[in-house]
This record gives sequence, C-alpha cells and structure tokens, in this order.
Amino acid sequence: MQKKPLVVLTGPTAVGKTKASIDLAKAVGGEIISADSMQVYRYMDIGSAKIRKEEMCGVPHHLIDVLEPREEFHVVKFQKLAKEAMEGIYSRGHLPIIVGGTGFYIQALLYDIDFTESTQDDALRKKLSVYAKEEGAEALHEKLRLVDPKAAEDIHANNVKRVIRALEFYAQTGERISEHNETERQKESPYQFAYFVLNDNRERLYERINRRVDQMLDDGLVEEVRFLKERGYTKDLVSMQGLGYKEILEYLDGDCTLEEAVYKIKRDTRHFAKRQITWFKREREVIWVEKEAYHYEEQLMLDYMLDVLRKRQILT
RNA sequence: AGGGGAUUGGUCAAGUGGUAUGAUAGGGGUCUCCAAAACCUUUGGCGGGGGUUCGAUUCCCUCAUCCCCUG
Repeated sequence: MQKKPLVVLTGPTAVGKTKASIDLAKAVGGEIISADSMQVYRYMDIGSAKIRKEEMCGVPHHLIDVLEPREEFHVVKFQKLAKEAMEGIYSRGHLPIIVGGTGFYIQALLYDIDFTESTQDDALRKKLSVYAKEEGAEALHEKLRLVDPKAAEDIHANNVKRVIRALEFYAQTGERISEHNETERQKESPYQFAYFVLNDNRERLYERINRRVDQMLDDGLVEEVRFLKERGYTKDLVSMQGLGYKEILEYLDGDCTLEEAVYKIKRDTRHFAKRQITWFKREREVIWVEKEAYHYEEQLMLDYMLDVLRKRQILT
C-alpha cells in the first residue's frame, strides 16, 4: 500500500512558523494541524502566540481552540486527535501539514509511537510521587533499578517524573519500558513525509523572542491572564503553566513585579527555544531550512520546500 | 580642583599573602503519556603598570575608569 503523504513544518518558538505555514499550505492546498501544547486551549491566544482567524487566509486549521483550559492535554490525546484530523484531510483530498513547536508530539504522530498499552494511572503516580518526596529520589530510582536496570541507567535519579513513568509502565504491562522504547525507536514512519525545521541564527532568534514578548504585553497579555484567573483557572492547571501564563499569574498574585515576570518570560522562552533546537538536531531525517541561508527571502524558502516535496513525490 | 570610596567571568555578589566561591546569563545534551514540562552537563574572571615578598587577586605606589562629599 502506498504511504500517505505528510508534511511537517516546525522550528523553535518565534522563528516564523505561522507565516511560512500559510504560504506553504496555500501553495499545496494543504490543511494545517497544530502540534502545539498550548494553542489547543481556548482563551489562551496572546500568550500562546495563536494564529488569528484573519491570518489563516482561509486555510483550515485543526487542533486549535479545542479544549477548555481546565482539560488535560498530553501526547496521547494529541496523537489521537491529530490522527482523526488527518483522516478528514485525506478524505477531502488535501495534504496535511503539521505545524508547531512541540517536537515530542510530532515524533509521536510521525512514527506512530505506541502509547496505548498502558492507561494513565493517577493513583499509582501519586503514590510514587509521595514516596519520592518522603524517601528521596534515590530510593525511588532504586526501585526502578530492581525491575528495569537499563531504564534506571538511562534516567537520572533526579528526573522523578520519568522514573515514575518507567515504574508505572512496568507495573501496568509487566514489560520494561527500556525495551519498549527500543522497539518503538526502530519504527519506520508510515508516512511519505518531509520534516522541515525552520531555523535562524541564535542571536536573531533571541532578539525576536524578546521583541515578541514585549509585543504580547502590548497586545494585552496581562488582561488575558487576568480574565483566565477571574474565570477560576489556577496555576496548578497544566494550561496555566504555559510560558507567559505562569509568570503573569505570579505577578497578578502579587508574588513578583511585572518587570520580573517579563524578564522570566523572556529568559524561559529563550531556554525553551534552545531545547527545541536540541530536540530537532537529534531527530532523524529532518531538513533544516536556515533563514539566513535564504537571506530571509520567504519566497526562496517556499520554493525550496516545494522542490523537496516534488522530489519526494509528496506533491505530484 | 581637593578629600573619600570602588574596580573579581556578560551581569550581580563572596573571598584569600600560596592565582578564587556562588548565583545568574550563555553553550552542549537527555527525552517515547504533564514536553511551553522534567532532568543532566559545561566554557568564561581578580582594570593597566610598577614596588615589597620565595610568592600578590589580596599589602604599598601610580595611572585609568566610575561613584560620593566639599568648593
């Protein structure tokens, strides 16, 4: 059976994905699926740098504004919703374009990683989390060493979150997560794809980030967060832990000045961008599109991407 | 102009007669159910020049720069 076509357009935050994605979608008759862990939430527009209706230029967008801030969102949910959206797109004879900066989500979809063997077990997670707090991260790590030495070696003891996940996996499936991951890692993508990573030199990127944060403030980020706060959304919600939201919330709660909050948003966004780049460097089969190499000419970058799509017979 | 004080990595601070500590920023990395999360790791430095001393970042002199006070 012929593999279905799929285009990924990603890159660090603030690099200019949104703009490029519209140009690309219009050129190929594509529909966009957002791979973004924050833009799924309604009312979180400014801080998540969500695309505005009028910017879409008629290009259909999926997985934007589909959840209430109180709802949980994670890879598995993303994978499920994205696959559903893709079915619809294929049925319309269109090309799906994944756009967004969450590398993990892209990976889950592109390689169709299997998460379904175990279901989330909040009680067990909580129990293990308490254990870690009371007995120490080392003690928890030791538990993992007993059942899955390989995973224990790979995961640092301080990384409690992942130690817990590994233990949970073993408890629920009787299988070692290290082995499971190894198998999944071998997987070949079920899609005929092109994975573009839009990037810029670090200095420029950081400047753009700083400027964009200032712009968000001008656009009313504080009011947006105040609105969310008034609606009863609190900082323990995953949605409210997004960049820009947790810091402004802290300010509104009187725990820091606005200036400090802005400083932190900029800094943490820069850190985030750095981590994203690290992720994409490690990802297999990515095609880097360095803006500098194209002299920041959008048309040249678009032409290059279209060329790749034709060569790979994603476009005919 | 006179008097006083300061000068330690990009920034902010600690410290010692045997060449230095931390925070933070910056760099690199891990990641297969909270990923805008969580975690690991790391490059940089004693303003310039003299002197005392076995040895000066530390003490003395001088120059530079900055700050304060007086005029």
